[in-house]
Amino acid sequence: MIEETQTKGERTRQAVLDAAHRLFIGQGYAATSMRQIAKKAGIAPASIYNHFDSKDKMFEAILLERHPFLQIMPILSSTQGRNMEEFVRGAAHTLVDQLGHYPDILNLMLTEIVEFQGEHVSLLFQKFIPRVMPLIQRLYSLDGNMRDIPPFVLARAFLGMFFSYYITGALLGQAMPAEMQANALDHFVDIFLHGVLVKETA
Amino acid sequence: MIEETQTKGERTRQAVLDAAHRLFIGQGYAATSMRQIAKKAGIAPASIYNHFDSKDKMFEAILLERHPFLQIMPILSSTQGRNMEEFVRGAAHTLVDQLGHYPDILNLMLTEIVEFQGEHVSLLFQKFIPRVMPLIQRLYSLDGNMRDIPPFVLARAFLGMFFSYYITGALLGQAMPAEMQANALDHFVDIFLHGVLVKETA
DNA sequence: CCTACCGATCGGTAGG
DNA sequence: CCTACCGATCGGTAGG
Repeated sequence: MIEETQTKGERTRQAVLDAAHRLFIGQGYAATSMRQIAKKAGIAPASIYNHFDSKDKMFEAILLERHPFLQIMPILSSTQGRNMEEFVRGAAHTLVDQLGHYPDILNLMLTEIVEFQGEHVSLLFQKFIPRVMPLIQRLYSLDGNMRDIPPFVLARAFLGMFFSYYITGALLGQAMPAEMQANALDHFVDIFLHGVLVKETA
Repeated sequence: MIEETQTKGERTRQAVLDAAHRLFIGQGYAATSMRQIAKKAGIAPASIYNHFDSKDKMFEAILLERHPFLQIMPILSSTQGRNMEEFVRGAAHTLVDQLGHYPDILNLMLTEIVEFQGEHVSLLFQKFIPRVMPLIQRLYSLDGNMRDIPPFVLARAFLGMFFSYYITGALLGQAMPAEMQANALDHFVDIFLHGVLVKETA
């Protein structure tokens, strides 16, 4: 036992959050019942309501405390790299190594888009923007003979590269053996880098 | 009335498919009830089972007959363009103009990934691969001083550019007014083109 | 944090 | 293609 500062109530809350988080990722929001969550968390279904007002509020709490951005951003922050190429290559591989090749990581985000029509987006935006801004600034100020691309667009394209890698991977990964999977990330990174940097040698 | 070749049963089937399609896109699979679908289609709930064995089979039929790829691919096929740049710019704008700026188009695909864990992916792959192959070949054989990128990776990156545009748009679109939205597609296309082509002038 | 339970709604069937 | 209905399960509450 390392940390004992959590109250019992807080530990139970986290157990519920853990259970619900995994179930939402695995099968979506509507298909997950309070009874499934309770069983996985090891308590009675009614006890969940001591910690969350409703299923909806619980989902909102999970978004705010477990959104994939909260895993992605610390990794990006700790990525070394003296110039754009080093940073992007390092970030891409560290992200994929630590988050895994399967797109489950994005599922919570995708569920919010499809099952809630993105209704929490502005809430999340407000919460995350202060943490994202320094990263955008850092990305933009890296050396590398960058073409004339606005900082926000650059950040969006960088993020988009991961999303597209994961989602096309989900679409193809189960249907293809390896010919397209192998080194796909490296190719995506190459295309992004060539797309963003001014070519040094013709 | 243009076409009268459809039987009444077929027309009802299509009405059910239309209703379910729109509901699944708008709120996902599990959150959509057979009663909602029946009401929107104008028939009794039980009557749906004259056309589909189960809710699951109905979703499968919608995937096979209404998957976003079936809208995307004809647009790509009819896009003119003598070289890579013309083709990609034309394809990007025609797609977005005809499909709209909002990512609803991808929702059926995203629902399948999240709520069905991509279990229909290989089925869809089998059905679509014969139509996709010519497009990959065409894309790859376009003029444009292309860098050394395998055809499959090129096609995947091209597709990924749209996905990332739509999904990052869904994430940002509701929270931002215009500063990042304006010309975002053009920037994405530029990055892709620079990323894929050999630079002509330093 | 539990047992017991609520009304509502679910996917699907019987039978015509 | 409908009416009528099935058992099961849903999110949530009462009361302790």
